[in-house]
Amino acid sequence: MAPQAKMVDTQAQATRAEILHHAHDLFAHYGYWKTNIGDIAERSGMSPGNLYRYYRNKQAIGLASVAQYFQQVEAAMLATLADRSDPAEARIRAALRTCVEHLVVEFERNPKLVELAEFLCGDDEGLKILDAHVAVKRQTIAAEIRLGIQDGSLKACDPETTAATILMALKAFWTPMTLVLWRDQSTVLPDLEAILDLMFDGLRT
Amino acid sequence: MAPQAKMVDTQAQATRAEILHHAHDLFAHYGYWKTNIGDIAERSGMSPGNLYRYYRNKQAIGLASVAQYFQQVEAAMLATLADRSDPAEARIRAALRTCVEHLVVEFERNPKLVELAEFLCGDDEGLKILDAHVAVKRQTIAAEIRLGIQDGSLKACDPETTAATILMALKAFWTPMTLVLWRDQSTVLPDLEAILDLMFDGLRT
DNA sequence: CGAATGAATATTTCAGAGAAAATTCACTCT
DNA sequence: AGAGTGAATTTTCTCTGAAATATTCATTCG
Repeated sequence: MAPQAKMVDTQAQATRAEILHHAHDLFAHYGYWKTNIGDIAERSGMSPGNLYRYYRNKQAIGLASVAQYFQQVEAAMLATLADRSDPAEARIRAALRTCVEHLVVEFERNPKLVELAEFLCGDDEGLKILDAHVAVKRQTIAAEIRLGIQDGSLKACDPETTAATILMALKAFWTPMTLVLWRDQSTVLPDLEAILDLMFDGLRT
Repeated sequence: MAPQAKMVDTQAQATRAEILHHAHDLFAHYGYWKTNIGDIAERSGMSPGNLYRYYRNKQAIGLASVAQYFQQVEAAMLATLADRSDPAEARIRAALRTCVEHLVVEFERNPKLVELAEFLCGDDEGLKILDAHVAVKRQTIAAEIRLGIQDGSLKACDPETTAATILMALKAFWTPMTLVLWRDQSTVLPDLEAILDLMFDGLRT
């Protein structure tokens, strides 16, 4: 019974993933609003009604699409941090650079994804997912700061608070609305570096 | 002829100011979109048509209203900086605090002004005005950094670039769209201080 | 002649009907 | 029973003409 239930679950998981994959393609191509359930169903080789056995509604698909992206970014951050040979500062900077790079590349590749970001910010549940993602980033950075403090390369401070402050100063880099307004995409990464320089160096003599 | 022309100008200026004053009241009260030319004209004691002798169109009135607010903020910054008895760091921090305080207070007092901000960001000319305002802030802060470098309290750096970087890190504090999303208005100022602490102190030992 | 008006014109918004999409559900098939 | 369907139902968009608003302009007024 257990293995059978597991198999069924696995099959359902696969179908969910399949749907999500096609949905993401469509969102990236046509934008969230122009993509309709019928299209997603067709691409996934099923009827619209059947989609609802796998996702509560269209909104849920949109949120799952974003959540999947966030997971990828989180994974990329962790991968960046895996190499402990660099000092804490370099690792933290690399991790933040990875996040921003991901976002910039993604938006450059398919500008229609901005719609997905707008949808996310205009949705209560979406904001919760966003908060959760930021929380993960904060904890990840905090852990690195803790290591830096331990090895003496970073000042004593509350790692969680400091991580939150760093992320706040970089808010403009992951708020899609402001990111879109960035004059010239090519200056995004240098600008990020400038802020990081300032935060690590300090202004005072 | 010259004095007469001057008097005419002065009269026109006064009328313009009068219109702007009423328009700003209405924008704050009813929001930019709900306020109509007829209302502004009535309050200003003239016909709608006559308004166009003083402002090109409604957009121009909206922009003038924002420009006036920016001027006030710039003046408040300069006033804050006038007292040279404090060290450079304290003066810079006070000036930035002044800007953010102004914005927060203004938005708390009349939330409808958010519409004016949205209008500003959705308008080409509006973005230019915004850019100009940021440029003034940058120059103002840069001048103070220069003083700090001279008196030895701040590190040697390019003042203009550094000022630009500081403003970029604080972007979330003057982008109305993000400011509105701030969970709890009461944390805005402490959050600002945290970022400033980080930028002045530095993270590294 | 400059200030001002209000009717004339152009543009924008808005309600409501029809169309399209989202969601549900009774049902089939395996 | 669980996967799936497609027609039925509900909700959301879209389009269109009417109403409201913005803007212009011929004309009046002092």
